[in-house]
Amino acid sequence: MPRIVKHPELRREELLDYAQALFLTHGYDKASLNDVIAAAGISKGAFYHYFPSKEALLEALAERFARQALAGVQDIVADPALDPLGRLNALLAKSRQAKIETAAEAWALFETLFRPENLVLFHRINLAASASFSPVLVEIIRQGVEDGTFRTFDPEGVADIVMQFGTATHDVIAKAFAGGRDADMEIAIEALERRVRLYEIALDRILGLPDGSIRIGEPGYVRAVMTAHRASPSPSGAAASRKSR
Amino acid sequence: MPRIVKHPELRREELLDYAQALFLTHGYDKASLNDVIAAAGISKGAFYHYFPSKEALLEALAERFARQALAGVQDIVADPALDPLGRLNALLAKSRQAKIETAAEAWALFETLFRPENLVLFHRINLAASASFSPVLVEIIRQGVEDGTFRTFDPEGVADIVMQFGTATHDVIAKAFAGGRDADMEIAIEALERRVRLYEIALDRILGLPDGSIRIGEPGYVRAVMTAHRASPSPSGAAASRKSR
DNA sequence: TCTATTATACCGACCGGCGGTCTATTATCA
DNA sequence: TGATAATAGACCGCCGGTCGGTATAATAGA
Repeated sequence: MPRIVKHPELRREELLDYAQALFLTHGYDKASLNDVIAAAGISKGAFYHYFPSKEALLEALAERFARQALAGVQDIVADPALDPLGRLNALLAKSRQAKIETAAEAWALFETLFRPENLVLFHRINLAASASFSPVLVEIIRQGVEDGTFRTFDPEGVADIVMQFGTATHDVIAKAFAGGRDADMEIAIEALERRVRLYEIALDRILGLPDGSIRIGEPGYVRAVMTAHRASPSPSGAAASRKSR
Repeated sequence: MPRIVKHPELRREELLDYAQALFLTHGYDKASLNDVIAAAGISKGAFYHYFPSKEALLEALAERFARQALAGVQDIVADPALDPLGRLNALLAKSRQAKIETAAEAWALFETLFRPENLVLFHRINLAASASFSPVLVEIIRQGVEDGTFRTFDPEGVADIVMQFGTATHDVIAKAFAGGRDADMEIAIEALERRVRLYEIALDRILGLPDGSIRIGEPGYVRAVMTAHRASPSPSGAAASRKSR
């Protein structure tokens, strides 16, 4: 095989890209290292030059995800014009907006991310994301408590709950699609909208705010996300399905 | 090797027992099937006579866990003397009590159950347990809503939150010990007690109850659980640590 | 009650493929 | 030109899983 030398950073990113694609389509366990290096067109030796193990590759991937996600909300975090409630709502809105905008693309991601074989991958990403976001949320809540907007004795705990709600929402969405034949779609949408409203009120009350202060989903948000999926061109199901193990 | 025939049900339970021990000590991934069958003293063929795959073994184990857990609260569920709030609190109390009683033993379990290599195992157990408990919780909450004790428009959602809080508490406990040197213990205990109080109030408010209605941890509960661990005889750390892979 | 037969529990050699190691070779650049 | 980073790929031990076969238990026929 001809030897191809690339800039190390490029090669590393490339490896992460191929790994991401394969992990998402086949799952972390089922996608073998050989698959990854075959896709990337490199040798075993080259791979182990960049990562000490398959596990480390997963870790790096999770970190990249988290880094990108955090970068996406940096403007909100830094915006001096926002008060704590505004900042919190802006953060929630941003993640909501991000979901809608990338809906078609994101569905492929979400749908695969919640398949059981992707548990490990998802958990790592979530862990890394939590580690990034938690301090941000804690700080916002703490400021809110200081200036009297929020009332709670445990900002860290509330931050945890916010993130729990976030992943729980994903979970509900995933379940909706997992079992979801077209007919169930309406039911799923309604269940999800109810759930989002519940989380809003729950957060309002946990933070000692009047009901309606926290906005997670604007009207129609859920439907927008859920139907964006169906609207996408749909690559006519007949995707290759090798791999049995 | 001599051929030993046992009653199938006994053999199956035995297999689950050995698998449980090995999965917990080494993790689902790291504990190999060969380890399990060696511990159980049977052949590959015998194993595959009982379970179609290693995965199925995990599934069966999770189901057994969930079944046992559900059986433990059956009396509360069936008690006609309890009103919805009482039943919910009794359920929470039961799980609390169970934790204290089995504290020494449970620590070994919890501590291992939250090690990262046990993610998969834990998630399966949690999934199975949720599937069992969710309907029970939903029914209690629905009754509470009917008789006016609780006020919420989404009993399923609230049930989910209750269970989320449950696993989140475990998570916090696990983290406390994971990083916890003896000195940090006090801090961990306080953090956990604060968290438990937060969850209580959160549930009160989500359910439209006066603060203080829901009781997750009675005073000293957290400390009791956390210190029971240290009090236990502690098998002098030098446990064998084969396995490197 | 003593077989013949069948169903079930069990055995263990074997397989492809896995993650990971190692030595050798080639490109890069001070 | 020599050192070092980057790449190649044969190789290793072990993994989960398969398969043809054997011993035991259960059942039926005489």
